[in-house]
Amino acid sequence: MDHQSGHLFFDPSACHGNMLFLGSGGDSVFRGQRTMLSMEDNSKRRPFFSSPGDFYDEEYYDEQSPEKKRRLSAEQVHLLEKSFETENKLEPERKTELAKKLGLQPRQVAVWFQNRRARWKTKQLERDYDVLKASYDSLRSNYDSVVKENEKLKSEVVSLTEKVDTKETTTEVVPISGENLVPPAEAASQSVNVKAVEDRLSTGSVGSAVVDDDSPQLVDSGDSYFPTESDYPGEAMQSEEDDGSDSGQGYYTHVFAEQHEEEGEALGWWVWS
DNA sequence: TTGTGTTTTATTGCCTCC
DNA sequence: GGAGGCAATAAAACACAA
Repeated sequence: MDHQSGHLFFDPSACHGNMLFLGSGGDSVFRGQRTMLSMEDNSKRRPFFSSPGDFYDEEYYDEQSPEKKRRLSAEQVHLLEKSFETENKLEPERKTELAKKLGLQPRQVAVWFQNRRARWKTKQLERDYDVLKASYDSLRSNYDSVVKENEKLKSEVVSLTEKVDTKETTTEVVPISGENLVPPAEAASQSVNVKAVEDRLSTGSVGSAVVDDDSPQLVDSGDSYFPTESDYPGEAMQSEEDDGSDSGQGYYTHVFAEQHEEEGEALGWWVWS
């Protein structure tokens, strides 16, 4: 008889106090014990009762220190796992049935399920954390890109503004008052020149005197650095209140998707399992 | 062999539901 | 109020490096 399967789930010596192992001879605990003898052979592990008779084996009994926990056998765990996969909650009938089948106390089965649910929850939290972290990392990287782009655009604005200023200062502006008042006809002519520059600036027309052909074109004169809806026809500009239940295709995603596509990256937006 | 960290089994106390 | 669930915790069993 193989006593080396290493898992004993019942310790008769522990039947005292408020411990719930067994109060009596341990009827159901021993049921099915013989079917659990084909566990892995692990000589490092200690023997367990192979039959109810062993329970009364004083020689063995004396070796056991009181209140020792016993691990469930691999077969018991396997069955419990299978049962857990089916349903992670335990109705009373199922608990009794499983307990009988495994030769355990119903309480032990209940405790096992309790602990198993706790382990599952922990794992689930870990998974959720990983998903959230991936999502955060992606957002963070996108945010950094936007900040960079923002800085770049700002410096462009500064450089263009400087160009405009240079143009304006080279244009002779007529003083409104002073000794050197110009004749009305001449003043009108100068005023037209200035206005023409302003007009070109405001319309952003091609061939502007300010914007060189080979310079980056500032297309939009609005306040925002971001395009309007017309820039991406047919795409909704998403607000922050969106619940994320759609594909999340706002401007940011559009831009970032393009950006990441160029970099050969796959965007993992809100990939919930 | 031993020290240490992890896993598993079990208890306790509190909470919710019927 | 009893049953069952969960969180926190204890403690035994186990794994593993030094």
